[in-house]
Amino acid sequence: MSRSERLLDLLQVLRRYRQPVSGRRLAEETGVSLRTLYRDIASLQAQGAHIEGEPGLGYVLKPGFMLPPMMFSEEEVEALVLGSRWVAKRGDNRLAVAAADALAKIASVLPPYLRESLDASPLLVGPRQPIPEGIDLGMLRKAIRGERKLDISYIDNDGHDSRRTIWPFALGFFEQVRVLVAWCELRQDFRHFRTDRINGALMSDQRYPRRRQALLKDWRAEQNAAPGAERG
Amino acid sequence: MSRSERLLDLLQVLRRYRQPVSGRRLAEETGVSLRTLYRDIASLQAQGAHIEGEPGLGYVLKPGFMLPPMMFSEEEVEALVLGSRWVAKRGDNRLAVAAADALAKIASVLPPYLRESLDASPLLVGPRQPIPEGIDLGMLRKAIRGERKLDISYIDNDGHDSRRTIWPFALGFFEQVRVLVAWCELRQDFRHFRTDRINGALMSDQRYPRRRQALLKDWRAEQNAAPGAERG
DNA sequence: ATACTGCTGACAAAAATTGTCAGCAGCCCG
DNA sequence: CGGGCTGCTGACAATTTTTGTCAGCAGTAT
Repeated sequence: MSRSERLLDLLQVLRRYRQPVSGRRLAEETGVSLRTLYRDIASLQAQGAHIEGEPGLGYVLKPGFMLPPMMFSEEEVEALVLGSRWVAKRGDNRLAVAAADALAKIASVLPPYLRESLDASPLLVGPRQPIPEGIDLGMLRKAIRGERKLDISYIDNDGHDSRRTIWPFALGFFEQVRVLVAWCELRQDFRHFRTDRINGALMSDQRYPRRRQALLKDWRAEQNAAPGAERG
Repeated sequence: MSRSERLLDLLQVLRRYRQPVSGRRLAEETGVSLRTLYRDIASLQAQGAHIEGEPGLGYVLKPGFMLPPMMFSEEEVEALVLGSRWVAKRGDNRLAVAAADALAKIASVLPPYLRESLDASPLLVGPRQPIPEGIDLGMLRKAIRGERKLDISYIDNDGHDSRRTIWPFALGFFEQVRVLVAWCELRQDFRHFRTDRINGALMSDQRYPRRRQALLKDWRAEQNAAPGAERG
């Protein structure tokens, strides 16, 4: 196995563990001596991987992802850039910043002629009215990732305020509004919550009992079976 | 210079040339023997680069782009995927396919936990009504890239058909309609053409006299100065 | 204090990369 | 047709890089 292959392999191994792993173990898994492993880690760090090592604990790959070298066609790059621009303009603050960052990273390595071609595909987003948000979407995404229960106060269509505990598992982007998709403990059913109507939210330490994936699957099945309107 | 650095360097050199380059020349530019260059080319090809070599001519890097290894944060990956999904649903056929392909490439190298997290951020595009297109957008993009004049027949707001020669330099994406931005020889001014109203188009071999970039800059300046409505 | 851990330097063995030389095949032009 | 380009592959020795072993220093947890 060549050196570069082994480095990618090491990344994969690091990703598998979510907790700190000792260098010794990593060395065994990649089939290499401990000394060489230290050198490999240094190589990856030099290439930009966010690997942290602490004495007495081990190595952790900070959340994120390193893309291996990949080939994209001209149109695929265009699609990526166009999409990122849309997110940069239409996403909530955090995601918009992330999209802009990703865009900058990609643009910095594009050859001039391709960069030109991208400047010629502007995303003309119509009205640039800021979309009001009742709540920080970053926090909602965090709750989704961690599969945490959420206590929210929500204003429904009729203007009534209600408090409920929900199991959030998806965040949707319609044209103008963003919708949090969750299981509602109050109604014992799936509900969609417009994020601009969520007044406040508190993330619980408690993990909800079902897997996010399973919830998503059920919700999708229900969507396809009986596409109904948004209910309170 | 390490081997991997040299390979990236070789890609850059190949990109600079738009015409076939001989291996000998590439070897000189990367400071390596001809034999090693052949080996380097083989390495790049093995990594997925679309490099073609023809006896008697030289090497050409097929249009497209190879991304070097890059680190993205979790939210940056989310932004990329969300954007690609939007393009996959809202773009015209060709671009939609390209977005789906790019998405598949990225997904194939994502670690499982990140892939899950992405499944939890579905893009819920509202009405999935197919947007009617009068003309193949791929062809329009090709004309833009090549800075070619375009003869089109266009139906304006009042339903009147007109033929004109335009210099297309940008393609815009509003919410529901796509707009070709071009210099109109008939009006001697910038005009926007809804793509669903373009009945037919013929790409000319003739290159238009101004640079696309310059047109874009002027158009933007005009946009900012006097944001007016679409005119025929 | 002990046993973990990360991290760095030195040096010889092992492995990969590289250059040189050689030869074969396809394309273009006179 | 031949000659001059080009891409491409094999073999082999020289060179460079990578690797393993040994050693030592520093930080953390128990």
